[in-house]
Amino acid sequence: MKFQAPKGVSEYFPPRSRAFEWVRESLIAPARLAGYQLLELPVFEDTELFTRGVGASTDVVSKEMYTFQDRGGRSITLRPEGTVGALRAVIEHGLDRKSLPVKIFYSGAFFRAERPQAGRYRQFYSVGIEAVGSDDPALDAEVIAIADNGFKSLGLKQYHLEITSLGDLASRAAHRIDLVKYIAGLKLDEATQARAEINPLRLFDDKREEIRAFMAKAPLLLDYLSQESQENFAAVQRYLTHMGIDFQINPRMVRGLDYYTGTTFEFVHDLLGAQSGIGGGGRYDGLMKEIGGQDITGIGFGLGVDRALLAVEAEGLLKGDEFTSDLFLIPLGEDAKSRALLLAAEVRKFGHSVEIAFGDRALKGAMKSADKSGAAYVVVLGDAEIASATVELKQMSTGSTSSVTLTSLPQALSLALAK
RNA sequence: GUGGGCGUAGCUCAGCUGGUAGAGCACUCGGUUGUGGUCCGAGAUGUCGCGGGUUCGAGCCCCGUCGCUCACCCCA
Repeated sequence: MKFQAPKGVSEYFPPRSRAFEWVRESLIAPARLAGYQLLELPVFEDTELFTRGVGASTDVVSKEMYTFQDRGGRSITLRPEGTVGALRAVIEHGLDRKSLPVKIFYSGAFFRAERPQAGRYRQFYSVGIEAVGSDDPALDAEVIAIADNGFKSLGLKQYHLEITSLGDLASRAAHRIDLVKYIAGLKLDEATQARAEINPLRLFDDKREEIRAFMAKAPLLLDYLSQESQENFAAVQRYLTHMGIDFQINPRMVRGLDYYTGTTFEFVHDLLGAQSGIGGGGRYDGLMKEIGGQDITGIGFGLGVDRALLAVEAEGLLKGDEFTSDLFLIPLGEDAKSRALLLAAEVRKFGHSVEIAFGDRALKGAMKSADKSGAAYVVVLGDAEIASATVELKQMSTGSTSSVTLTSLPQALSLALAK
């Protein structure tokens, strides 16, 4: 029996796992610098949390959730997104009873039972932030800036930011009436018809030419925004411009989660395939209340770590980021091997990475491993070295060596590496 | 859930109109005694995704099945 990973999961192993780590940390760093703090969350929650929070009519909830019964007969679901679980924790632990806004970030795996494809996985990784308890449009702008900083810090260039406003409840209700009226004039197949009934905005996202052409003249939600929503959206744009963040307004942008209101945004990469969204988010006015909390608003985003890595690779930003050790120790003989274990520990105390040649291989073979490991320096430890308490510190790139006493090896390595 | 493409050594792939498998890279060992990268030599490695069928004979043909992949849908 040959085991395989479950269908559609993303896995990272050396050497690419190193790039994955780097991408994830880079996306989180700007949030830390802006005062967001870690919220470590469970990957599964009460199923009802998602059906209520994300919305039962969404595709995510209606057909993409990993749901199962636990041993107590409770219905459990692997989290398909991060916001709802984060807010649940905020409410449950009373984080919103302190000074507002609550600012938290999270990172981890999410699950959706979709058909996998390039950039779309059944288990994927996201980092996200949520700021709860303030409706200041400057906060909207800062949240967007944090996401943008993350992408920029990776060196990404070929992406763009799309924003829109979904307005408040009254704005959306007024628009929906006219949009439904307009759509009634189009003959739709059954599936599309059903989709339109659940959320007519979805048609804006249809990729079929005839539907796109038809929707090009459909009434836009942006034209129905209330005075307050308009002013709010204008302010967000002003702040973004002020910070030098490029964006384009996409009045046809559609998000798949029901809870979004007001400012909504998406980062789209130009070199990825069909799954080009590398991050997105928005404001959610009614969500806290919907899942049992105070009636306060919040805003957040989720950034796709898997997709950001694909984007980084597509832009060719990963050259020469291989893992290498500082020192490779080659013991010759049993006595040397025991000493090498201690010596390695000594050198590691100085913060240097040290590998040991295992397996009693011939020196030549061990040197080859040292070479392949990419180690900067090599030390051979044999009877002669032990007797004299002196080793040759060899720099692999040049082949040059220098004599170093065993006791001063850590310091000598520090000096050599600092050059 | 729907459609297209593909499944041969660890990786990338070749295998002509059917005659039971190969290359490159990687890997291991060696090229005189304890110093790598080049070069040379030797070696190990595959139920040719799986199951049926046609055939004297199938990696090559047919059917089924599983898997991977890309796209639709949807989204990170």
